Parts: sequence; C-alpha cells; structure tokens
Amino acid sequence: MAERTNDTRERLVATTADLLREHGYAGTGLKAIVAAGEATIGSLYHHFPGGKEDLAEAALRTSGAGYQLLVEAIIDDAPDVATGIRQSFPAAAQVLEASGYADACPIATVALEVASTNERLRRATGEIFEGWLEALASRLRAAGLGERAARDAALVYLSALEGAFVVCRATRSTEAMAAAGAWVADAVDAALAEAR
Amino acid sequence: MAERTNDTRERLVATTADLLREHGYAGTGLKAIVAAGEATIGSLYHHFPGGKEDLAEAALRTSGAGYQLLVEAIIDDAPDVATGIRQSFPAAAQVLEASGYADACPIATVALEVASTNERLRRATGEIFEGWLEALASRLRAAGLGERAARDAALVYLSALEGAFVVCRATRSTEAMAAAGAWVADAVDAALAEAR
DNA sequence: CGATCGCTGGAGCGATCGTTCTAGAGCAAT
DNA sequence: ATTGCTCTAGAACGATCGCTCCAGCGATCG
Repeated sequence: MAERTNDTRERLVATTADLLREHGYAGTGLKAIVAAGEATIGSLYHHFPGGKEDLAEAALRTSGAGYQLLVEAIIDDAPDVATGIRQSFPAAAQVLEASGYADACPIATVALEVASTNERLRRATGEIFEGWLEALASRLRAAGLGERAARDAALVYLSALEGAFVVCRATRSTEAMAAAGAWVADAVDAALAEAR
Repeated sequence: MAERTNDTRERLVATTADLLREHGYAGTGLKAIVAAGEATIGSLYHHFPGGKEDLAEAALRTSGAGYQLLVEAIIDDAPDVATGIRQSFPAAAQVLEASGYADACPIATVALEVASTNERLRRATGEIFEGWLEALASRLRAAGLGERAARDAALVYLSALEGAFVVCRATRSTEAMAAAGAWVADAVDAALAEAR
C-alpha cells in the first residue's frame, strides 16, 4: 500500500526520452540507456518485458504528456489565449538556443523516423499529437472560435511549431521560429477578431 | 572523353536517398543500401571513400536539389507565385497519401536525427534548407515583396510545410497539410496585397 | 527462521553494424 | 603482350545491436 514508487523505472523512462529526442529511435542503444539511467539490462527487461519498443512508447507518452502540460501552462498563464500562443514561440526559441539546439520537440524526431517503419510507435506519436491538438482546440473554442476554426488553428499552430523546430535545428538559428510565431499569432488574432 | 556516366554511383545515391527518407540515418544499413541499389560494398567504398557519411551527404544534397526543382516547377508553372504556393500544399498532400505517407520531405527525417549528433550532416541539411529558402524568397521578391518580408514568408512557408509533414505522417491524415496550406496561402496573398 | 517475491546485476547469445582488404574483371595506352 | 587504372565482388574483422537467461540481493510474510 505504501507508494512503492519505482525509481529505476522512472529514471529509465526519463533518460530514454532524452536520448530519443537527441539520437532518434534507431540511434539510441539499450546499453546507452542503461548507462545514462544508472540501471542494468536486467531491470530494464523486468520493467519493460517488450524491450526497446515498450520502453520507447512509455518514454514518448510520458514526455508527450509533460510537454503538453508545459505548453498549456504557458497559454493558461497568459492574459488570453492569443497572447499565450504568441509567447510560446519565443519561449521555445529560448529553450532551443540555451540547449545548443538540442531541446526541441520530444516526439518529432522519432515520429518521422518510425512513421513508415514501426506501426506501434507511429500510432503512439499520432495519439500524442492528437492530445496536443485537442488541448489547444478546446482553449480556442473557449475563446470564441467555432469547432472547425479551432481545429484548423490548432493544426496550423502545431505544424508551424514543429516545422520551425526542424528548420531551426538544421540551420542553428531561431529565425524560423520567430517568423512562424509572429505569423501564427497574427493569424489567430485575426480569426478571434472575426469570430467576435 | 566519352561520358563515362557512372551508373553504380547514381544508383547508390538514389536508393540511399529513398532509404534515408523512410528509415533515417541510423536506421539505414549499408547492407540494405547495396542490396536495394544492386551494388556491392566494394564499389560503394570505391565511390565514397568516406563511407556511410559520404554517401549520405551526397544523397541528401542530390535529393535536396531535386526537391527544390520540383517545388520551383510547381510555383513557376502557376499563373503567379501566390497561386503556386497555394497549389503546392495539395500537391504535397496527394503525394503523401498516394505513397502511404512515406514520401514526404527527403531531408527532414535525417535533419532532426543528426542535428545534435553529426555536425557534417547537420550542416548539409542546413545548407539545403537555405537553398530552398533563397529560391522561394527570390520569387517572392520578384512578385513585389521587400527583402525582409520575402525572407519571412519563405521561412513561414517552409516551416508550415515541414511541420505539416511531421503531423500528417504521424496521424496518417492530410488534415494538417490542408489547414497549413490554406493559412499560409492566405498570409502570402495578404502580404502581396499590402506590398502593392 | 526459512520461503517467497520484486527487482537488480551482468555474462553471453546470434545477428548485424560500418569498415578494411584482397582478388580480379574490363578496358585503354604503350 | 604488357602495364596501369577504374571499378566490382565479397570474405572477414572487431564492435555493437537487442535480447535471453540465471544467480543473487533485500524486503515481506507465514
């Protein structure tokens, strides 16, 4: 009954999420995971009998949920949704720059890598994105947007953010994030003004 | 003097580009490349003494140039830039759907994977994106946009397209491509109208 | 005080990784 | 005919891959 929180399991999930974001699925070895997570192969297979795939899915879903909370916090702490959306891009740019362009979306790298290769993980990445989209859309609906407009705005926001991550990491510049952010924020402003 | 075009080299580059797009850098083995490209390890290392990295860079640069020509053709064949930009999204969506969500950006998967891992390939992906951006920006300048506005619009276009690829492949739906395309095209229309 | 159980530690499996190396085919110039 | 060069073919290497297996730890329970 005492909360037997499993340190090892959590540590494995956390370090796996980090390594997946930086090296991708195929590029992350189990040896590297247990070395960085201060665990052993034995305990890894105890907690994740399905092996690498099990562990990767858990890591993706956990960091996906964490990232959703982070974005929700930025939006909900702002005076209104539009301002929150506008602020989230410079925030992402700052994290990106501070981490040497390593700390971007925890899902995207694996998502592209497994999309045509591993149906189970592909489904997981898709469901994580859907969760983010619904969290965004619900806030936009609350701000006055219709069903369709809210969904479209959420899709545009996510696409612009993910694409800016790709371009920024490749070019080692936050220019794309700034341009994409300004444009998305303006577009959301316009949509909200029209709905009012 | 006779054009001793090297079949094997070209075949290796082409099949490598395909495999990189589908499986990423770490997920693509040399054995798989020579098997699919009907070549042998020996000739691979003859043409690419630097091994996998050499071959991958050649494949990225070649398919990057090819993709640039394709996008340029779509834009240049349209009555005007804005229409071309608007049409390019449904075109991308159609290719995506027809290929079972495999045939997206030939650079992005590797770009995310190597961004924090392999500086040489990261530089290559960055330079390829810069080439695309300049091709786009030059056409927008010709249509009347100022230096800054053209660059920003190109960044927004590329970010939206790349991000839509990520979301579409993960969710197996072209919904994001449609939403992103419509919004980007509207924004370009507005920018061009303002500049006139 | 054993017995049981959740969990850890790590040796070792077969397979595959990227790479090296040598043998030789095909062709052109001497 | 010989030499030299480009290119192909593939065996073999050490390292690493994901994974299996089992011994043993410490806490809990009858």
